[in-house]
Amino acid sequence: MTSLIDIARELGLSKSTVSRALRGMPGISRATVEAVRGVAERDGYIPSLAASGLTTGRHHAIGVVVPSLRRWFYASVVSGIDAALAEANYDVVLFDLSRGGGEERLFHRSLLRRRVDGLIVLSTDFAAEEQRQLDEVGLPAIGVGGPTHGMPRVGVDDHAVVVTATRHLIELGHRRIGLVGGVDMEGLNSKVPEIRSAAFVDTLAEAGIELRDEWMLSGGYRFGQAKHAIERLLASGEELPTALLCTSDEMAAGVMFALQAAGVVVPDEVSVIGIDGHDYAEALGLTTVQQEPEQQGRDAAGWVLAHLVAGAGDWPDVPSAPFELVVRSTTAAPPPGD
Amino acid sequence: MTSLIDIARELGLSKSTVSRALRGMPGISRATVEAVRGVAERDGYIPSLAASGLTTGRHHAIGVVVPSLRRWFYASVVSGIDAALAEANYDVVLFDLSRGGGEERLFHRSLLRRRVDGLIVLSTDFAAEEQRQLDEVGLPAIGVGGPTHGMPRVGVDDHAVVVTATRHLIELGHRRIGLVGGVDMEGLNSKVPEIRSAAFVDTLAEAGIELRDEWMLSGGYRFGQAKHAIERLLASGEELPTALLCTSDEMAAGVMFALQAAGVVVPDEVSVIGIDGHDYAEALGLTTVQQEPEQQGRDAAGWVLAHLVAGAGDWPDVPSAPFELVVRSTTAAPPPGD
DNA sequence: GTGAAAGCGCTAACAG
DNA sequence: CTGTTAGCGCTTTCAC
Repeated sequence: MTSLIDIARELGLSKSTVSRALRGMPGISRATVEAVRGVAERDGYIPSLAASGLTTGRHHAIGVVVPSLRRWFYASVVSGIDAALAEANYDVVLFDLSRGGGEERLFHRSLLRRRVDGLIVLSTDFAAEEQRQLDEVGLPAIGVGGPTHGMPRVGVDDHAVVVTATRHLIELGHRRIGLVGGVDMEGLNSKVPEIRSAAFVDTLAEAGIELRDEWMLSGGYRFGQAKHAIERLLASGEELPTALLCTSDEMAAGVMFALQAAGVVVPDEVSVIGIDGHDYAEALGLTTVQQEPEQQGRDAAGWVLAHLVAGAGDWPDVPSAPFELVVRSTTAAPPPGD
Repeated sequence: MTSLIDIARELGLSKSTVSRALRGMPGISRATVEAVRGVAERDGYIPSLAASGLTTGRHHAIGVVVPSLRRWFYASVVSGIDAALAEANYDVVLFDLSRGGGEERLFHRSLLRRRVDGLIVLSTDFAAEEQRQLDEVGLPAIGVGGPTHGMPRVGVDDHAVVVTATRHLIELGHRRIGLVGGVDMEGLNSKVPEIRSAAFVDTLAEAGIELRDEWMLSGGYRFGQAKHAIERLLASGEELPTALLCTSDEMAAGVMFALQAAGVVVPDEVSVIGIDGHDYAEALGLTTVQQEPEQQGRDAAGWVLAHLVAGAGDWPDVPSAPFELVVRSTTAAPPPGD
């Protein structure tokens, strides 16, 4: 394991010179720089992050807290984070909350042990005590996705997203609109499901459209649960709505599957709109309100990095997260007479 | 930022005593242990991983290399890894290869910088040069999923898995069997797709069943591509097979969607079987050969951890990864006359 | 341009 | 049971 001192000795230099040469600092002659680099290369020198971290306090890693990696949205965000950090030679240290133990555990792990220089938190609200500890260590922290109490956040305005989706249906002429929403059990403390549901209710009310209890379906943010919810509705013999707003594309896929199986034609008999911009949406020709989780991850990573170079005082601007209605072939005007 | 020495001073002890007390080492009086713990707690003492890593050479982190987090399989494995490591107070440092740059980048990041004590590699074969570097640093490394050249591996026998699936169809009486396979563009250097396709071909040959070119479909391991493949087959006017083996459940879902949309009844007209045991399989009533990626992740993590405590010499046994045919409602005997 | 020295915070012999 | 002494490998003043 070659270290600085090995190189220094071999070249008859001092550690400091070698260190400077390797890091491209000014004030070292061209010749020595090349010599040092040469030997370092030849001997396969690899600097120790632990050692430099110990002296500089910078560990070149960012902690990423995620409710569940198995969710498309979170996986995409993490992917974006990793991509952005890789460019800056930073690593991501992952904390998956989806297993038992949850947050409690989190703080016994290295989150607070000066392993990471910053924190990105996906859709997770910490308890007050945890917040306090976090503040104490003074790590720059930012949230992505659902609102995170007490920190800046990159994420779409979920209310606006749902309003956009709902209005699209209303503008097409629908007045009998159902919701496939519910609570994401793996989403943990995220308030996104509530926000989305509430936005739907508000928008209908605003438009003077009646809300029907039997059309408020719970899909649990899962393909299978959404599918079942529709199957139950179908089996109940209740009247169908002419449009269904699904608060995630994955649920929309389940809904379409169930509808199709029952011979209900989309969009002729019922329109379906999703939210998120999942890969499936395109494959299914699903109308959706699309957001860019990967970009949000990149942006959050960029923010933390910027904060790190700017120093603790300067808070860079939090990037905004755009969304967009993408109209495809699952939404249309309601059947005549409705 | 309280450190060992602060506690030591406050209590009139030495750093070593405090260190031992905190780590519960033998040979420290009950009284001091309690005193030390008390102060540590009160002052919010947090040990520095960098410092202890520097002295012990143990960094309490495992690197995880993943082709793409956005794949259900990989995300599940990582989730399992994280869960197992969390219990041992280890962190996972993530390397997502899905973005440009790929492996090259990997080695410039901290993989080789003594940040991690071990490595778990998901379905990724490194180039020879990278292998060499890896060997050089001497990190215990294990693969999960697809075969990884030069390291032990946790993963199902993909050949056997496909044989099982194919035989299931044959035993039901099918002789006109198609494959939805193809290559996973995000799977990188993994050979799993080839192995699965080859196993299918072999098994049919063995059973003396004719292979039909027009039934060898490419689904790219994606829902959408598999769906399109079926749509094309349907549009081509070719005869349909009586059974389709899909080399992933996600593709099977796409296949079922397309079949259903065209009014082809599963399993009455055509049987569909998947592979993997994705959540969707259950929701769709899909017959599949199920494996447990999360458990595989846990097992791989356990192996690395065991290796770490056992010391470099001892190679713990590599756990085997079971799989199981789960028969649900998408497979049945072929229609009479076939 | 380059070197010497101090120190980051901890652990690990070795003494007592 | 506890203290002393060395480092681990690097960065960073401060000198020269």
